[in-house]
Amino acid sequence: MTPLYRIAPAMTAARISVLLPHRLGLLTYVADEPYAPGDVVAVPLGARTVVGVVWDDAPDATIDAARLKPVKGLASRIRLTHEMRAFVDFLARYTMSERGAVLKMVLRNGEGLADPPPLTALALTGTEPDRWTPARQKVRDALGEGPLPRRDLTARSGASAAVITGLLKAGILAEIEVAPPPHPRPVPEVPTLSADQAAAAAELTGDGFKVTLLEGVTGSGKTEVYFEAIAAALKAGRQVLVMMPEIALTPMVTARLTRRFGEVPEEWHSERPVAARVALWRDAARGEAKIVVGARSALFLPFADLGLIVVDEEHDPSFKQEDGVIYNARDMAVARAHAAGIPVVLASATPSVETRINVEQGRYHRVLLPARHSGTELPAIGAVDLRRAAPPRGEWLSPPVRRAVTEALEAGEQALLFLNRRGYAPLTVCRNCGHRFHCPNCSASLVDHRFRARLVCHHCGHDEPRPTGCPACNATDSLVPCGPGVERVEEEARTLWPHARVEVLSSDLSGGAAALAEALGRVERGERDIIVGTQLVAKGFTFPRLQFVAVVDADLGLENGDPRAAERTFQLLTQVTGRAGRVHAGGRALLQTHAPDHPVIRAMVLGDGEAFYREETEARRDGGLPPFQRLASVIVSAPDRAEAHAHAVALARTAPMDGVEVLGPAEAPLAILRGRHRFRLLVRAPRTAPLQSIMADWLAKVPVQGPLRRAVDIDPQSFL
DNA sequence: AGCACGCCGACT
DNA sequence: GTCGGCGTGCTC
Repeated sequence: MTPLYRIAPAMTAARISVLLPHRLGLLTYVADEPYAPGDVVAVPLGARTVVGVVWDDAPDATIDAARLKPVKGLASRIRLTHEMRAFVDFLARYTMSERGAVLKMVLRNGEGLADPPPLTALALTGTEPDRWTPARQKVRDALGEGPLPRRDLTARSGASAAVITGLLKAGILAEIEVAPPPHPRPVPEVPTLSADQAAAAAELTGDGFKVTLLEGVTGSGKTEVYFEAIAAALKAGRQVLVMMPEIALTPMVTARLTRRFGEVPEEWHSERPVAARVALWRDAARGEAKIVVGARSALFLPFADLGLIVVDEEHDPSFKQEDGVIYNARDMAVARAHAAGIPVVLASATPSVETRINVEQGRYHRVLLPARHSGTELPAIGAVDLRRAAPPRGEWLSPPVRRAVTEALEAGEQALLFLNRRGYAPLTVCRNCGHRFHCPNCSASLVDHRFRARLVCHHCGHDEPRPTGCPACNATDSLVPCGPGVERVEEEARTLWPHARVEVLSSDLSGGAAALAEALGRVERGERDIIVGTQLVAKGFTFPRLQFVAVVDADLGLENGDPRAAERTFQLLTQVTGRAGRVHAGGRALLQTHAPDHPVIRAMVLGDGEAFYREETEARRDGGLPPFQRLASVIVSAPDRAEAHAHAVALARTAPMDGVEVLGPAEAPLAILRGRHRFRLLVRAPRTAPLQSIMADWLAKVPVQGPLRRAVDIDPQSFL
């Protein structure tokens, strides 16, 4: 970026604090001009010049003046608001990470700090050419109504780029700077809200900070309701951030927002090209991007005047960032709204237990949308006891599910076979010697991806060709796939219903996002009869002809014993069964299970979500689990197992007492990840304990050195 | 984060 | 004899 250095006159040099966007954090500089917190400045660092942000901290007066270097100058017209700085400070303190590391996330795509390139257009200068060739005439005619940007001129005149370059060179055309075109006038689609919805919408906004859980079953019209809150913020001239758990869901919300507000919202996620992200970053900072739909990293955009945050599917586990600075984007959205003094809406059909308890304890408001807006009923859900109605050996669909699919197909409806497992089989075993295929870097089985003919680790991405013989005993034809993945269910579906058109919807579909969008399109247009899908299909999509959903393994996820597993499974099952009968009445679902008496399965079959939340709340209270008590985990990792273990044990020995419990160390849920051995300590503290400062004191007593690494996870997702 | 300095293996 | 691997250390 080009720095806009100010030439500083010589005067008394004051000390200022500058936060640098990396682990170095806060450094002290001298400035001979007044700078204010939030100013983006260029400063010398060693031999280099780097960009930092003037921060609110009082500068360090103890450093020898001779060591201090002067600020080089202002690096951008953009400033970070007080709200943004408070949020960075809060997030760093809360997650126990360096403020510099958090600022780095804010300044990702900070190329947008530079002034935008000026918009230019081509105009006739009045100079006459020797000859108006036909191509030149077309250019002249296209410019009849005034200057045009080069792209538009090429398109409208139909003349080649060479002609235009030639005219420029000859001085017949000139490049002039123009003002950006006015924003298109929004042509909003008048919403038709029910009385319930209108009343609900009125409760979401208000003066200042306010957290509202917007709860309603699939199809109850949550989106329309929070759109009203968005309308209110836009009317006040402020910006709005809508957070989605997954990139795959953004196009749908974007399309609906466009229809409702007549203006295409900006999309922020990692798959957008860098140039688009840089432009959006700048537009957010300049207050020009009015609606931004984004994944969790959108939380770090430097909005000039944020007026509302919406977190859709607030219960979704993908809001948790597990790498680098570990944070839960839903909770940090609440923190950002607090820093900015604005409302935040948490929307879900199946809220997280934490959020429900926050409502019960009066910290959050709740707005409940009771009915399906379209008037159709929720699907009828039944359980298939696999102990009584087992599928044939080596197959996965039980007789009742097969009958239901056949009936759906005969009625011209779509059927969904849901299994939250990618690939063909989760485990491959040699029948001869018992050899199992494990990832060399992680403690996980390699998943057979038959379509690609590879064995893949779902944790680190390691993949290897699928061998024909056993590498351990050299037996041939001895490798047996164990358990089902979507590819295997697909195979079974094609055999059972050879005339049905089958589509697999999985996040690892080859061909990426474009291929996935095409596949979704085929399903939505009714060009497919059977859908075999993972988690991906559970969210957001409406397939008009889908009437029957089978959950191939409803117990998957309940098995690992984590106290949060029941909640996760309840949410996932509710969402995926909710795909049936969204448009036409008569939706139905079957859950294949070995434990039909499990509280989650019972709650599903009886349609009694409230009972589930009651039981789960009590279990959390009794178990001293969040949000009744606070949890944090410390993961110690090293390439050498003994070294990691020794450090974890040393930490446990120095554990603080004052009301704080330290459990472990135990091997982390994934004992080896990317070649590092991991041990985990779990810290539990009363709600009121200053968890972060207690932990900081504790961790400081056991320094890390060498290849050993330590990561702190406040509010971990897994309680194990 | 960069970029320096610094101490041990395979090559022009 | 050098080129170069990345471990440790420093930057206001």
